[in-house]
Amino acid sequence: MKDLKKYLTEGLLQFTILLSLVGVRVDFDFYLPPIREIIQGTSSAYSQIPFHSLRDTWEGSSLHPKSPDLDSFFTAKRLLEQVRALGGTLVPRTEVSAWLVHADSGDAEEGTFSTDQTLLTSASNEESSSTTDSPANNQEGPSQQSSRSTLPQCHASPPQQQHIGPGASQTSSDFTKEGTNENEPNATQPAYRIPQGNSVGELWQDFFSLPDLNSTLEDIQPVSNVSSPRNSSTQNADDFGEMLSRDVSLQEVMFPSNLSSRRDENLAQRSEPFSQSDSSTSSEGSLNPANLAQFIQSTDNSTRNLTTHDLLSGIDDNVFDEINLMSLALEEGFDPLEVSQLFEEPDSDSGLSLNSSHSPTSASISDSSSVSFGEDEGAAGYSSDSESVLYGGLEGAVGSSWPEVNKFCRLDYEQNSDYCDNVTMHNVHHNHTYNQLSSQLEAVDDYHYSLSAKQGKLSSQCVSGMDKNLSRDERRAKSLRIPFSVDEIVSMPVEMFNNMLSKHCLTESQVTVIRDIRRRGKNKVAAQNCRKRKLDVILNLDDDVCQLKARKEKLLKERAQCSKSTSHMKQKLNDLYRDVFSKLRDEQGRPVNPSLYALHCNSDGSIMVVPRRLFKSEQKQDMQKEKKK
DNA sequence: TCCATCTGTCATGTA
DNA sequence: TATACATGACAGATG
Repeated sequence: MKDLKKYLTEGLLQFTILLSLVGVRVDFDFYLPPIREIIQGTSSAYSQIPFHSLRDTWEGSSLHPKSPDLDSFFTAKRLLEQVRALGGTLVPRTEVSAWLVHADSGDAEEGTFSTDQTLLTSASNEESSSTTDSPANNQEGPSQQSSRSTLPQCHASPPQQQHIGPGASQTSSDFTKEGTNENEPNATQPAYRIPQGNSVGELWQDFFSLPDLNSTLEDIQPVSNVSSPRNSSTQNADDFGEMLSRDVSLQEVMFPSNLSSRRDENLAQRSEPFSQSDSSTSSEGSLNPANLAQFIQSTDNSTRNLTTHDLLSGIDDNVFDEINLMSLALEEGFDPLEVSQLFEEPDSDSGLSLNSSHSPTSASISDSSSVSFGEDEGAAGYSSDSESVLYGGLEGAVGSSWPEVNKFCRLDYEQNSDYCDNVTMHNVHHNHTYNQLSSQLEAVDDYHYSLSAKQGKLSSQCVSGMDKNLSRDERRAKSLRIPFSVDEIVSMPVEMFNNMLSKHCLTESQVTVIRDIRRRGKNKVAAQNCRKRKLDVILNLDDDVCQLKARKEKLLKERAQCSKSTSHMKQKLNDLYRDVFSKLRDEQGRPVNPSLYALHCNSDGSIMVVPRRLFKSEQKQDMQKEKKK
């Protein structure tokens, strides 16, 4: 059974892509029921809707999604190839888009847009949840084989129109009736094959009462946010229901601004064929082979009612762009904002070009700034659309805006959270609240608003002084519309700086100016630091001089004190010497002449009176000995 | 007007 | 080799 669903989902997906590539529209609503059940797991095993009981009362319920009758379904599916042969087969593209929306929702949790994976995952979920399912599980063997044998034919065999049988409008009748139900907003809903015995409102109520539906809605929400600004989780059910019931196209999802108008167009486009089919169909609309063939026939007939112009009008060039974008999303991840920006500014080559045109939104806000401040585009001239994304549509103060820059800046900031804060602050500063509408200011996040207030001083300076207060580099940056502030350019790490230069399609002059700004800014800071260090050195040397002078004064005082003490000691020694000789007497009792004799202190402390003559000779010998040494 | 100082910038060297 | 940094020298601005 798993393989069967795998073939089913893969086949349908590939077939959808193929048909889209050739510009053929396919009404997948006719094939959505099993797919949706696979995606959302609303099989009888998953859903709490009394599916089994309804099978007996609902026409067409004979074909359970797990029924071996699916073999016939695949046989009929092969007939889908004929749609391609019909060429003009067209059903509202919104149906296909709605299916893609569901696929996205199922995969939103994984953050990828691999529709194949989504379908397969959902199929596996259903597989796991269908262990207690109907007896169809016991019969999956034959149908599985048949599906395997049938699907390759779907891809390989050419369309055979003769397989299309009459009475194809039966299921379309169901479709139309359900689509026109007042409890059901539009025609996407009928793909669920709501039994006639129950009102649509009750069924939807039961559907939303499913406990597992909550998780599904959680997964869907990111997608719904794209198409609707509402974010409240309490509205998940409403959003989901609206998503299912609303006529949502892929392009509408990508371009919410066009949603209402495009939806109206699609509704008007679809109402015509369905109303026609309604008059000629019965209430029986099950997925048995005959009815499926009738489906195709009905689809073919209904779409043939449209003129070629009508058909091709919906399959404009954007279809291929959408397909490319879808494939891009499947491969590299998907950012609706980026895609929308790519579409909003198809003529913006770099986003930084002097002659680059801007989106109407940006232009309008730029106009507002120009009205307020004349020619000045903003204080610093570095504002980019990064603010418009980060702050919910608030445009920068600068008159020019660069969505491309915005796109890349946002990625950069996401990659580097630390620097992001810094840059964000700069961006808030250069966002210049004076250039924002009051209503926009009210919508600003408190955090960013506080940061903006912190930059108020600089902003006010920019407001008052405008270009006169700008430095040369700032003026250069502004003149070349460089979407970065001088501070950002200078303080940005070299790695991020190089990434910035590489990610943006900057002109050579812009790169040159940016590098000059960075070099001069670095050197300016270096010069400031150098002078500061030099001044510190000078101040330190002054301190050293003062300290050395003080020490010199102190040493002079100490030397004077020592000299004074030495003189005092000499004086006392002379007095003592004279006193000693005055009391000395020779052998005859006569006073000793101090000029002929001298006092000599021995090493043992004894004192001897030695004739000066001998004393001098001993002193000479000692002097000679010391000299010899 | 001259002069001292500040500041930015360039050129060059170093790590 | 590229980059950051340090520093001398120069020029313009300023008080």
